[in-house]
Amino acid sequence: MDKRVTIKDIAKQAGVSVGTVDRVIHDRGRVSVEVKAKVLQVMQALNFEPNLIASTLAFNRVIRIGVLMPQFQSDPYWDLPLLGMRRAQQSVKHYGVSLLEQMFDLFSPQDFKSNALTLIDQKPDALVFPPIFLKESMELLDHCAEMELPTILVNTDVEHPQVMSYIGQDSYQSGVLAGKLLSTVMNGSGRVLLLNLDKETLNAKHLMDKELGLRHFLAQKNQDSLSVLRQDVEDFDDLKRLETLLNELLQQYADIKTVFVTNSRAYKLVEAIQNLSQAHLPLLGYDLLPNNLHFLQIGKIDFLINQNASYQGYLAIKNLTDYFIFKKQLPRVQHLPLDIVVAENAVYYLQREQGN
Amino acid sequence: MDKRVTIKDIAKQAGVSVGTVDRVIHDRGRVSVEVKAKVLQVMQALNFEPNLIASTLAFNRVIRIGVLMPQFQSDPYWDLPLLGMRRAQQSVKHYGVSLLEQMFDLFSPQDFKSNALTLIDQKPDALVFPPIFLKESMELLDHCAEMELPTILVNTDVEHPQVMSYIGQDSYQSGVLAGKLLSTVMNGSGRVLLLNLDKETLNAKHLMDKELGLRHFLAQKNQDSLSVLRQDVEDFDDLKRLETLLNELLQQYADIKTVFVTNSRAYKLVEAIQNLSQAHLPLLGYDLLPNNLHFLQIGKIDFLINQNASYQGYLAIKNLTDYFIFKKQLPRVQHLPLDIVVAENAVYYLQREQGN
DNA sequence: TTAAATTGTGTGTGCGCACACGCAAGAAAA
DNA sequence: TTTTCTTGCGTGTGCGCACACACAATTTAA
Repeated sequence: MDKRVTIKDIAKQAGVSVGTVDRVIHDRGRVSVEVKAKVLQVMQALNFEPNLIASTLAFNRVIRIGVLMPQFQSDPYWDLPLLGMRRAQQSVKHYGVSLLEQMFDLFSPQDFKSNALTLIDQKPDALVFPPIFLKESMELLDHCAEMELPTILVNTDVEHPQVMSYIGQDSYQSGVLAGKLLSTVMNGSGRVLLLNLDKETLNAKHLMDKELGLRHFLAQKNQDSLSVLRQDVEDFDDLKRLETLLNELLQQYADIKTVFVTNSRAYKLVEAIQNLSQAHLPLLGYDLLPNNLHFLQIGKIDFLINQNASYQGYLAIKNLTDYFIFKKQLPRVQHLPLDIVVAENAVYYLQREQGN
Repeated sequence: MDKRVTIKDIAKQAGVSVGTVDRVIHDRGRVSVEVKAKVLQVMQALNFEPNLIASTLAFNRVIRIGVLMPQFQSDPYWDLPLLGMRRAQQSVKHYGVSLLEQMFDLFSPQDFKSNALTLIDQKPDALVFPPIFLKESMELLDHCAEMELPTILVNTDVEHPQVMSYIGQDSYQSGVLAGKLLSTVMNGSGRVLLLNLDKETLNAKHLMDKELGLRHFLAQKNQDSLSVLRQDVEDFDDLKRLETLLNELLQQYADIKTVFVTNSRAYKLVEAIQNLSQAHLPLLGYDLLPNNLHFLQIGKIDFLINQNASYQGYLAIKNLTDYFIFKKQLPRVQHLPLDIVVAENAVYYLQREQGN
């Protein structure tokens, strides 16, 4: 009954040829104003919706998305977004979407920079990357602006006119949420030990934002009796030192009641204090890494906030497909849910991370 | 570089015509065994993947999905899956997917039955419905089996050979999760008041499962000091009665510390006890209805478990598209995440419910 | 032995759209 | 005035595949 309207129908109804209709649709000019108006009016009247299937088939264009990510399998967290992107690519490859993957050393701004250039040289149609190094990322974005390269950021947002869309969590709010969860197990008073297990913590805006969120929540909840102690640890791979450090802190500050690890490395802390004969210290961390999940299941970690790392990557590719194929406008910011993961609901999120 | 392989390439490489290749792909017969083997071998060698875009365009088939749902805008919860389905239909309509919507009275098995027949008579290609009425649903599934109508269930699962896929939550585990969340605010002892605000509670397997999950969790956590009091309320729209009932229960059982409303109607309880001068009673409910969200924000509800109602509908349609268009096999059970929603992370889930 | 059915293969058309090209008529340049 | 551009339109081809049809070479039935 409701047979779909085609450009042929439009053409017949408007008394012109399909070529003319086509020119109107794509605004290619070479159409008199009267005819153009007529065609547009008919399109309105018949409620024309182009057949995107036919359109992409005829368009027959390949879209190459440049992907600049930390070296695969060098850090368990950073594998997730890349895997998400690959999954997304699989599901939209028949639209002609392909990925140009370029990897850099997670701890080397120089390497980031040089790989960025290599990627740009291949002239992709769009770019996706996490702005891990602020200065180098801004330079890259400037470069993209010159080349009019649409860019999507994942994991961390940065203010730059060239950024078409940011996909990731709201770091500040995730700190707030951490405060909420930790305060439920603190019974009104005590100290939160906030651990930044990262290098260049000072440059990492999202870590700062989490701290801010935490502090604001606790302050608003209970001005005096809830406090935060922050400790940055760059050398997080040295478990011995981590253990010693924690021991010292716990002795020095007897009122430490909970620990907040601000990134995906909560499992490192658990590993470090395995044989610490301390009563259980409630622990909140991030992300569904295998190690984190293991410690969640056996009760060594109490909460994980899921940053949906793999879904971030998935969405980035999906969104670019929407943008190029379906001409959809993308929102400047897409905040993903802050999933509260406990032992009792972890399995479903894990499935989603892997399946989508 | 990696130009896609087409049936033309296969044909040339195998020394046959495209028609023959086509016959091999679709197993339409009329091909000698030798030629068939040759073609298959070439397809393997060239790693042929059919262009689904071209395929669906040429196939030019419409897929009509029958949707049997409770009357739109009669219950805030049941609008969600339908809205999800409509959103999904929008995003796959260019594959020729359309919905045949048929609505029934949420509280009338007869109406369910008659509308089911009306829908079946229109000969849809597939069917989606929530088996709210067990007996009538089984009959409907028998009917579907005769007509070889693939069927997807949402919201509640039912054992029947004709069910291709169930999309929804794991009710038992959601009860377990409720137990976990409530026990964190109970300090080791006390009673959970479990409220079934529904008609025909006895028939509703998912409500039973939630209770079971809750009881098992509490028993395993603390044999003696945590208990459950269950109360079924069919007349949940009478706020006065609800208030009286709750008053009585609280007087009778002084150790009631938390309340667990097993479906989306937690807001009714809050409305009923608005002016009850009782200290705050921690409350856990389900689903992101506007009223629930409001009470969550102002602290009258402590936790909501999101059953992803709208996403259930969305997935149902998406999955059927995958099944018909992309020939994907569907898993028998797709459990959606049990999202823990608190005031601090509600906004993201709400966005997703509306966006998707 | 001849007619009819079956098997194996190739050719052609269309799905709806994008885009290149052709061609007329008028406008601008020579 | 003749020559070149420009504007305004129509026609044709192809994207990759699905499917109907044509037709020869068999095989089976009459």
